[in-house]
Amino acid sequence: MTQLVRPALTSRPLYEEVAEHLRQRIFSRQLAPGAWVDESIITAELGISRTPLREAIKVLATEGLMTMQPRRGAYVTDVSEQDLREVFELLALLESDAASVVAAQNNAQTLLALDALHTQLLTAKDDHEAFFTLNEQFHAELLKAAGNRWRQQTVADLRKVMKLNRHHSLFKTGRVEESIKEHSAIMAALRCGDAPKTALAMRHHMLQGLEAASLN
Amino acid sequence: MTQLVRPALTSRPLYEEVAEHLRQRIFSRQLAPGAWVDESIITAELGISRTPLREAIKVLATEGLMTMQPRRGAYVTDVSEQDLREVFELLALLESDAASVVAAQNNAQTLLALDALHTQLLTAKDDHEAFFTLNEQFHAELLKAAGNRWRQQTVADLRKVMKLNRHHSLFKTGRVEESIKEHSAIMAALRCGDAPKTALAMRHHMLQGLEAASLN
DNA sequence: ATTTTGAATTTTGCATTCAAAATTCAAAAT
DNA sequence: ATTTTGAATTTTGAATGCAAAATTCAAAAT
Repeated sequence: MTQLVRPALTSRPLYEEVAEHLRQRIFSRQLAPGAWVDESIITAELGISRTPLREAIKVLATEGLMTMQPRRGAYVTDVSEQDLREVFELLALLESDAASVVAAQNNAQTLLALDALHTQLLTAKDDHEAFFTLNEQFHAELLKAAGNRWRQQTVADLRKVMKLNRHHSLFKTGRVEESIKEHSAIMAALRCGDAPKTALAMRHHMLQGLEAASLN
Repeated sequence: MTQLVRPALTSRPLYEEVAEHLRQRIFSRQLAPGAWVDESIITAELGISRTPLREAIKVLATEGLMTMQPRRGAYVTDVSEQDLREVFELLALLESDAASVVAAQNNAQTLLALDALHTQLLTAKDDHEAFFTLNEQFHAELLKAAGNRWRQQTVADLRKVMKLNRHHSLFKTGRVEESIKEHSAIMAALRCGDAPKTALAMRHHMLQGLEAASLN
């Protein structure tokens, strides 16, 4: 059905494309948490053999998106309430630290880029899809500016796990407005170059996200 | 040569055993950073086919221990000075936070377990091998007590990367004594149940480790 | 002497094949 | 009617096969 179209100049390995495809299917809930990953169906749909699919599954399992059961195949990870709390708590720690680093840098370029995204965020508040993407971009930009590639990777992985949760924060009514206010507070603290204040604002933002996600 | 011996009741998947075997070879420097991973040699030595080896390589690459170059195979990750700084900085953040959580818990059982390891550490100071293992156990125990499985996994992965560095802290002369003093400070702060003090002691310990590892 | 070329070899990426384990399902026993 | 058994089917884990890309290396050209 979906049938991967590969460019003639084979850009990147097939297993990576399959991994990306599976991530999409997981986040779009076409592959729901707890679902068994049927290798024969997926290979048939994509028109590939099991080898690259199995390699992709190993990658996703190491990322935490899938869980493997020996001799019983792979399942989309079902994130428990406990897991969700732990992931948010960790993200709060990592991202608030990143935010404080960026505040301390007080780099005009960085602030400009973040401000641009923040402004777009304000205008996109009625388009949930766009808001969601811009929000991700804002956090990614800030992480990038903080400049520790291992933190970037870790946060990226944890955010993927966070996205597995069905009660995703930003789907809640009223949450978008709250989220915007929190982002504004982060921007304000950043502009002051006040590292502790920025860290606190980011921590507050993340923990509010958890609350919105868990108290359904 | 090494030829994996598999129990009749095949406990766990072959690719996992191969991944573990490769980690050992990496940490023992039999596979040095930057080294190309020769699939035919390894499969011959282990008496297996390329399929499980390639799956194991994907796992290690996702963990950061190997780096894949399309159409050119896998290489043992060569950790730069910059990477090492970043990994230590991140570990300092994660482990000091974990330490403060444990201090706040003020759990008698946990303190007892940590104290036991600490005492062993004091007696093992001349046996580098034993000291190294006990040190790992101490940090692992503390992380476990802090109780966030995502943090545990993240720290475990980062510590693997840290171990890739050839100038490993604990190999330095005098570092063992310093390390013991720092551990004592951590234990003292833990016993007081003083979370900020414990966090600071742990942060200091980790950053000293970085210094020992990077300056020559 | 150094650089260039291209055929032989090696290595990678992916498909296919195969044995063993797990699951299903219908018939037999309680 | 429910449980047990076991043969047929499906699924997993791993080996093997094969085409395309990369590398090597020696001969030819500068």
